[in-house]
Formats: sequence, C-alpha cells, structure tokens
Amino acid sequence: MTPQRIAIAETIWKYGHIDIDRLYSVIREKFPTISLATLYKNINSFLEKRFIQEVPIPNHKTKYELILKNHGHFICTECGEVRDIEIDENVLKMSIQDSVPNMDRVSLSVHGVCCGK
Amino acid sequence: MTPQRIAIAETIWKYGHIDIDRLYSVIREKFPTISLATLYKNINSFLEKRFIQEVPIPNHKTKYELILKNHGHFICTECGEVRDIEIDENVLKMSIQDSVPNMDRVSLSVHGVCCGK
DNA sequence: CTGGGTGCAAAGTATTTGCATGAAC
DNA sequence: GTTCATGCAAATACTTTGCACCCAG
Repeated sequence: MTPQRIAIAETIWKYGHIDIDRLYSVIREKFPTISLATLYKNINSFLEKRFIQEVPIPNHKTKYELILKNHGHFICTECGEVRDIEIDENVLKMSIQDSVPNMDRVSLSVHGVCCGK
Repeated sequence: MTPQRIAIAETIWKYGHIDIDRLYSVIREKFPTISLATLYKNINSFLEKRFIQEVPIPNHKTKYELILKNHGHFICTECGEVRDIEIDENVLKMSIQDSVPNMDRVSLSVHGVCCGK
C-alpha cells in the first residue's frame, strides 16, 4: 500500500465513476510525477483483486468504480455520464426467463439521454 | 450496399456475437483483400444507423450483434463467450427503484463462468 | 462525371511491458 | 539484501484518417 495507491482508491471512491484520464489529472495534483503506467498497473491490480470494476460506456472511455453494493447504472448516451440506480435484485432476477449457468454478478445498464438534448 | 457490406451483416447475423478479429478472418475467406479499415468503417456506419450494437466484454474485445429484439446477455468471465438470455422487460423495469430520465434502452448482463472451470 | 466504398499506408490513441531506481521491511 | 511499486521509455495493440483508385448510376 503506497500513498499513490491509496490516493487512487480514494479518488475512485470520491468520484464514484471515473475514467483513466480524469483519474490521471486528479492524482497528478497530489503526485505530479505519477505516470499513466503506474495508474494502469494499479487499476489492473485492483480489478484482479475485485476492489473495483469496469463500467464500459459506448463512445467514451471505460470508467471504474469501487465494488460496493450491487446497483444499476444509468448511462447517458450523449455525454457518457453515469448515475447509480438502485435495483431490487430479486425482482431483477425474476425477469430472467432462461436458466443461467453460475450467475456471479448481474449488471443492469439503462441507456438514455440525461440532459435535455 | 456493397457485397462486402452484405457479407459483414450476414456474418454478424450468423455468429450472433462476433468480435472484429473473427469477423475479419471470416470475411477474408470471401474477400481476401478486405482491410480492417473497411471493416471498422462499416461497423461504425452500422452502429450509427443502429443496425448493430456493441457488447462490451471485460478482458476481451468488444463483440457486435444485430439489434433484433431486446434480450439479456450471459457473459462468461473466463472465455468471453456470450449467450443470449430471454428477459421479461416489464419485470426487469420493475426492479428499477429510482426514476430514470429518458429510458432508451435497457441492457442486462449476467456474468459467470460457462464452462465447468 | 460524380458519389461513395474500398484498401493501403500512415497517423492517432490506448494500454502494456521492461528495466533501472528507490523505499520498506 | 530482498521484495515490490514507481516512473520513464519503448513496445504493442487497437482504431481512425487520408488518399488514390475503382465501380455504379
């Protein structure tokens, strides 16, 4: 656990969802010499350890978020913003008509336009 | 509508879900001179026209599928295979506890391991 | 002709790797 | 001293762009 690593985790937590570029610029305020390589290495290590997960966003860079409680995402197809939405996981699972092998994790994304565009 | 373009659409349809590399090698059997650039151009044009959509897969290349009826995806976290699963969209929407601005499209992914691994 | 698609090459962007250095134990 | 993360540079991977050519209307 290095200070850089802590800052990365904190920043992801603080922003909720953040992509690599924003993360880079935020972290550099505290650690001006940090490199993108270090960032990617830490991101990948966090991913492996299942501290964080990717939130892929069409036409935008993938964002990262801490894995806390299960929730859905509203993803704006215009600006790429992500908002968490609460889901009732039992009801959600009831919507699945087919049998599914080994359901590890269920992820729900709602796509739409957030701003009045 | 060029023969290449038709072959691309047909191949996506035939495979259900396919990534760019597989698409490239399949199409090249029919059109040995086709380039990745052409493939990407057509993919992007299909995406814009909403003929196809992306299916992002953690640790694997994005796959593409025709937009037919709404369904969910089972995504194997080991091999990246995708299987369509039928969903009851009304029940699924009932699982959403928060109000959502402009719900265009809802996408459900179930992650797990398909093979006995 | 003209418009639009193809395919090559090149550029651009994103991500990973190798290695020297330095801090922590 | 050994281990492990950092940060630079380079390599790799992925995707887009520019342009010359060709085909169909």
